[in-house]
Amino acid sequence: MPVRTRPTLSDVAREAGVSLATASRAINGSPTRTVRADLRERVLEAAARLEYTPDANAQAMARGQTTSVGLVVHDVADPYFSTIAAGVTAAADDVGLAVTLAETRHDPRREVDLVELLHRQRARAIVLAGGRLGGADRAEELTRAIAGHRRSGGGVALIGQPLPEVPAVALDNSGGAAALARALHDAGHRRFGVIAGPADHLTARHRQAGFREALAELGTAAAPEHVVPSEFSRDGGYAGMTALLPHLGELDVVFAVTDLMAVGAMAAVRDAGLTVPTDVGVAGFDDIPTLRDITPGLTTVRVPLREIGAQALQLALALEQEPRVVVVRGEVVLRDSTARP
Amino acid sequence: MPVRTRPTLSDVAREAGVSLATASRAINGSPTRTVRADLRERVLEAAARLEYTPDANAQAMARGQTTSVGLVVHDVADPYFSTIAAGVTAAADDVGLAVTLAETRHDPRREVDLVELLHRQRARAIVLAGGRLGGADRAEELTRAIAGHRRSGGGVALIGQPLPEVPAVALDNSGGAAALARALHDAGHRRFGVIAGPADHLTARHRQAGFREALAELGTAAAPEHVVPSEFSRDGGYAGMTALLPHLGELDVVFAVTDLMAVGAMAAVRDAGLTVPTDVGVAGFDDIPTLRDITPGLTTVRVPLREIGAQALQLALALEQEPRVVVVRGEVVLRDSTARP
DNA sequence: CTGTTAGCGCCTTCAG
DNA sequence: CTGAAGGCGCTAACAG
Repeated sequence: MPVRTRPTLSDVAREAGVSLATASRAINGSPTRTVRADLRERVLEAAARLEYTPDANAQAMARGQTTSVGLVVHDVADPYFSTIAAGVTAAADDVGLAVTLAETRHDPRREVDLVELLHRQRARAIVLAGGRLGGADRAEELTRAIAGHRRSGGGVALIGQPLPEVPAVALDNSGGAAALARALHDAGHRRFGVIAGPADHLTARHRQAGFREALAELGTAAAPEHVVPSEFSRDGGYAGMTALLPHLGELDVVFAVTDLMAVGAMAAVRDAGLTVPTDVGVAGFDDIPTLRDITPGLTTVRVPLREIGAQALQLALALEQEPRVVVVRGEVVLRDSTARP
Repeated sequence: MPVRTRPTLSDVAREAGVSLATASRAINGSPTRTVRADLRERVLEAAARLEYTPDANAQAMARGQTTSVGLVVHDVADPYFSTIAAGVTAAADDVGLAVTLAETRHDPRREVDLVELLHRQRARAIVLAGGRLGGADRAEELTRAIAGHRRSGGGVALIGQPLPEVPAVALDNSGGAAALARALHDAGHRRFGVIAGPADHLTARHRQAGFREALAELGTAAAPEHVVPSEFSRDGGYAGMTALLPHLGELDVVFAVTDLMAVGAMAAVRDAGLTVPTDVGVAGFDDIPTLRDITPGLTTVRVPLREIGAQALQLALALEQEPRVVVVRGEVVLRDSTARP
């Protein structure tokens, strides 16, 4: 099939026997002007006959405004991010905007690049999900990129760790982890291990720090050898638990800083021929919907990821507002994975 | 902070004391022309000083080609789709394209609308994941929308069920389900139930049909009362298994047409105070990565979703090619959920 | 190698 | 209520 050249609005206008301006007003109803019914009819028919479709790019250019928003995540395949993405997409759809999805693949440099890419596309707003990685350099570059986008009228919102002066939906990671620690303590557990995630990952850091500080206040601090770093993934959880296996006799519960890691940790326990929670309890963080049916049920901190995504988009679009930070608190969910033997 | 007006390429040109064209060539290197080093240097410096960023929309318009592709899924929060999305995004990124994500929310009408939306945005290619729903009307509308996009030079590829004349990565749903049936038969199971999904859902239909046909060939057809329709979700699986509970004594294994449904089905078994696989075996389809660690391990048909997403994008971008259909076969994975008691 | 000049497709004042 | 004309920011012939 030959690539026919697309019909343009002038083609439609000519076909309908009206001017370009009238055709434009008929098809995309101007805010102020109105078109006589019969003319509008003619235009619409002509457009249908020609199979005309407006060019969103040209419209964006003429109007000086696009109809899309950007979403930056580390990895869509991770249920944490895909749930957030669902929230952002739904909220965007509600206001007639399309979502451009970009993945950092856990590379902080790409995060900056993607913000710039999205800025180039003149996204109306950019939502950055996913914990900031990298050191101060990256944070500064990111701040600059964000500032550039905002200065020229684009909105931005962060999910997770806030950054100075930028609207954000912040998870109370340390508070949630602390609440989890207290709940486990209330349930009678006393000896804790932690699979802590990467040292340079802020979310991981806040979660493990909040957990350990709460323990300290309760007078049952986790021993240093019971706190192991790991990758921020299922496999990281598996490896972390494997490292803790020799100490299992000294532990009641191991806290992995994400559900995905906790699942990996549970697999490691099973592969060692042991049982959760009989030999050791396991707790996670996030309450990923897809994982709510695993057995034993995973004790965790529920985070309303979908709502967070939706709210972040709204924050990002509220251009006039002052930078605003909404803090979302998680809710401890005790399940069988930490039942006392 | 005031919304400063964005610097344009002419601002940069003026600042650098060169012509618009030179600035353009210096910044976005023209394929044919080249710019003297010192001039290019001046331009780049001016651009940096002004914090100039090219406007992707304007470039798209001038070049007559955008740098984005569209992806249509039912629901990104569903791990099936998020894994596909990861594949599409990675492949797009490799060739420097951005992905616009659109969700049908399981509404076939929206599917058509989204194709049109993406066409309006002049997406270089559109990947449609997710089984076609709805009847012949919708299929026809969709075919028309797709044809419109292709006629004007855009690529399209489907994932799942093919449509006549459209490139596709087709899952061999019925073949995979048949292989599963044979594998379960080989393992000694004889009495099967099926949680079949929605009647109008093609993927679900092919999977259950393939499964049942293979059983028939093996001489052990599933009784009609052991085949229950359901929603295409975790809750659908739960409800389906609940409906089968009264018949559990007559069944060795229940096949749910997706892993997510299988997980719901397993939860229903547990909630009834029974055990998988002792009281009944459960099998799914997809081999969702996030669910690979559940216990008992879920017997399923592995589908390389990520690769499928990547390949679909490549098919969609290969505009010159003949309509081509790639069939991907699943691989049966037997795990403990169907271990014989 | 550089500059000038048309558009790309559409919206939007501004006249009529 | 309609039409003509300018411009959005950039690229790509076309001259110089």
